[in-house]
Amino acid sequence: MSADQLRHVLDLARLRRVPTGKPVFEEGEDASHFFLLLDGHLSVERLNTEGDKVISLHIPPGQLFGLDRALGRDTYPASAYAAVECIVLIWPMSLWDDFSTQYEGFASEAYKVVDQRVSEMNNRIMELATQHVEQKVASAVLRLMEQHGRNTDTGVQIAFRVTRKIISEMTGSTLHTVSRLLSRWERQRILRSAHRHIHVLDPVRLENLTRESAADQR
Amino acid sequence: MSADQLRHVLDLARLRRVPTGKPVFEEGEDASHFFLLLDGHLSVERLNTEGDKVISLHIPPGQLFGLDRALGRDTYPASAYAAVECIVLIWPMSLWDDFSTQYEGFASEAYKVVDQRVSEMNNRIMELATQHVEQKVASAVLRLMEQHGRNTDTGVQIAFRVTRKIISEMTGSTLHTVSRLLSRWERQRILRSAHRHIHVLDPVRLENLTRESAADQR
DNA sequence: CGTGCCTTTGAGAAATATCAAAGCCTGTGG
DNA sequence: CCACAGGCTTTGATATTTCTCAAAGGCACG
Repeated sequence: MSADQLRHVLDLARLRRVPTGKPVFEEGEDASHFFLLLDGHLSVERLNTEGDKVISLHIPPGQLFGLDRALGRDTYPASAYAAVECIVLIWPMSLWDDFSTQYEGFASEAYKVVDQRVSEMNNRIMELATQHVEQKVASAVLRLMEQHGRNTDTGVQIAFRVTRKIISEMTGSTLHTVSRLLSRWERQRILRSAHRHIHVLDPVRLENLTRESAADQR
Repeated sequence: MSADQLRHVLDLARLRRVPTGKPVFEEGEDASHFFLLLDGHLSVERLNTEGDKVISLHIPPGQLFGLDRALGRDTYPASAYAAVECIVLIWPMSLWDDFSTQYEGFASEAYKVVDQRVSEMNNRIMELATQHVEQKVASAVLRLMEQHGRNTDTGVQIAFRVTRKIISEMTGSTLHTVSRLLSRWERQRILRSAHRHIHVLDPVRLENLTRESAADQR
């Protein structure tokens, strides 16, 4: 896209600040806009019929989201909450067709984002179906680290607050089990966790926990 | 689409018979074609790094599939096997763009299929994350019934052979547990299962099992 | 008409949830 | 600036679910 084209697209966007914990949109709402996350991190969540919250995925800055109309949906299938204070660009859905036809590559870029999300969902299904809780928790922490990590001199820190409860909602387990696992990993110097922040010290060992079925406990 | 257009599209397709158990395409292969399932039922499967098979979904007749290039993928992300003898229409991917531009609504129909699949994956993630094994198995049988059922005078029969192992691969459990559950449900006249076929007698009670956490056993 | 899956069922083991209680942060409001 | 309330965390004890191991019988297909 040329600089001119880009300016044109940006001129049509509205900018919005979303405070931590507030929704950008909620499940079931009319899918009237699509978005770009300029800064911050989003948590995408759904409620099942029992009312249990399940975290579908997290979105890192720089990504388009709320593209559901591109798949022919009228409403958002999940809610998006700000995991930290966020800055989002907002376009009305009516501009979607204009952008798609005017800018070569716009639609295909958007569909690539969709593909990424679909792939990630597929991976989660595999994990949820085949892994034990310990492995799922390790996978979840690793995914947060990869997608939302900031490098520090001692390891990688996840860029937003992550409670035991959040991890249990990502893995379909309980905060108690997660707490026990994290405590153990902290004792083993695989990670550090304080002030609701998680700091991965040894990604390789965490990666191993993703595979091993049962081994050196303690 | 007009009759003429339809004829044109069909003229460009190749017809193929796929015997039970054989693949239409396999995970990782070049996504060179897209397909329409004219008759039969497909099982879409993936292998995780450990080599465990996981059944992602089943495809009923009448649906487009192998649309991964529409999301910008070069390879198929999963394998599709014939659950019974299948008849498929095959088009080379190169025709995708022609069809999309020539036939208003072709692309949007295809994306609706993608959306359906994404929704189904989302539901499975919710189920896998929050439900107990009994509930997951009930959900799996119910989904097979809804998507692949044939009405009979006593209930609904699933249109292809379903072993305990297959259900365990759909739910991430073991064939032993599935066997115990199906035996119980058979005793309770919720379903019948013989010759590797499952016949649901009482969908309502099965639906209830989807929600209840623990109750009248035996 | 046998061989190889598929199924059933029991017994015991293991993983994880549930229940319970106490201490700790953190952010709030006085 | 301090005290407090509510959510977060840790940890133990116990309960429950589900898996694993084992063995036997059945059925289907070649």
